[in-house]
Amino acid sequence: MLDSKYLRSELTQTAERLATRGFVLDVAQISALEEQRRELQVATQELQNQRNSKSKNIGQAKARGEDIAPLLAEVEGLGAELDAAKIKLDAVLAELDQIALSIPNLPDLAVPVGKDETGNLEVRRFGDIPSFDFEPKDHVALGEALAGGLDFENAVKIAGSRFVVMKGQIARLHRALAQFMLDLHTEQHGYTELYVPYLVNKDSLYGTGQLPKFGADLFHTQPATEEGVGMSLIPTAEVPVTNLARDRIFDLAELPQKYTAHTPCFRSEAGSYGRDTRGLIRQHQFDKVELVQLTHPEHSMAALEELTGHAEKVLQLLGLPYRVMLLCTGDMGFGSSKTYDLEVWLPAQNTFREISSCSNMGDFQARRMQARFRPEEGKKPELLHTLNGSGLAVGRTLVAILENYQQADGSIRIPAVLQPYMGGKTEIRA
RNA sequence: GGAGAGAUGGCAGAGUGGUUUAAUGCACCGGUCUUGAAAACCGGCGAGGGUUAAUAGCCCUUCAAGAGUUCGAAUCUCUUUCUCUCCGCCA
Repeated sequence: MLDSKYLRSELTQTAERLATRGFVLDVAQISALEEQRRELQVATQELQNQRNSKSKNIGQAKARGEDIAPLLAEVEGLGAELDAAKIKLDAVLAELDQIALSIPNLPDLAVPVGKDETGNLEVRRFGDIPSFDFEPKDHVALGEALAGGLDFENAVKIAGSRFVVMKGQIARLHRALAQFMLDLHTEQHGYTELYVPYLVNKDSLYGTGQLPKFGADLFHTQPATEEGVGMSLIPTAEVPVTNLARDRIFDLAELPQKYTAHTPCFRSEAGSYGRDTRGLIRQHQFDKVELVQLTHPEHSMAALEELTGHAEKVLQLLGLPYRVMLLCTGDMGFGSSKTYDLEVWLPAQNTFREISSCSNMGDFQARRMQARFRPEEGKKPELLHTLNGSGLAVGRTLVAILENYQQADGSIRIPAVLQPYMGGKTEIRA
């Protein structure tokens, strides 16, 4: 959510910046509503003021034992007038609120302007793309061959498409990856590990920006009506972890807060039918190790570089080739002001695929959540900045390991850093 | 799931329809005093919003949340959420 005062005073400029990400801001509608809002709010508050002072007079007159009948006559009709004013004001406020919640974040001025993913900028690359003296298989073929380690057929029977059953050494490798990532971030990068709810309430989803616009991307325990009191399965640990800061005021010394959590993520993948239907790339349920930082506003951009580096470190230690993309205005997520995507090399597809997305949300989520810090004892609290990134998506990392570390006979070498988590084994074979 | 109790400012804790503009204490901030500190004393001290050039004034909202009664609600009524105690069930 953008600052309403800023939105009001810099309406044209805001519309221009939002246009770079393909969002059309209805300037005329907002100005008209703002004008109504101002008039109605002033009028309503004036009526409230009258009611308060007159009621107080009645109380004092009564205490003195005076006749209050004339005073009561004075306030007659005031209540009805006030109710009417309130109803009008509430309607306008609700409309403005709905608009405000639907406006995406302003892109940072350093973000390249572009229409879609073709406008993204490659920032750097790491690692050499492996060459094979045989035709590399994709992870589905490799996983199914390894004693049915990746079992999509049974997943369909149990749940449906876009689910998987993992078995044996593949299941263990999947677990090893998550453990390795958590240990790295907690022991080397200074994050505190969290275990969080996988079902969250509506307030949390509004806080991080999934609602009101993206309810269709989530699984809900009740129909996704706005008034529904049901819970929703988390699409990312960003939701429960970032919402720890909701309605909180941190001391300056408490910042930055750095959290990591390994959770399953659930996405309905609405609108993606037909895309990535094969394999683990796009699932309804997948595991992710998430990184979240709550920072002072002045430090959030530096924190984004740092957090992205923490995610990169995972790929580096696993020896997986990747590139870092700076997303353009048109390809960024709803709440982000600046985003880096990490894309890992997948030999079977002969291309880079997204494996992590690291974003500085600025004060966008903090304003929705009222997540604040006190810059100085006795001073007013200010909004903090929130950041999050995948460190990494576990399923896609598994895909990358299988494909990049495959050998001619279909066996998989295990990267050295994972071997302690795999009982000392150096490779997986059927 | 059943029975009961409860939810007030950073914390503790008064307040059961109108001098409550939420008492008091602790914590915190400023000042006086002091070589300095402590103590004592004096003053200040929640959050959100509107108006405004204003971080000045003035005003509105806020005592878990929502709805209601009333000229007036922390206080009365209803609903919801959460917490605690006991019982049941359970990993």
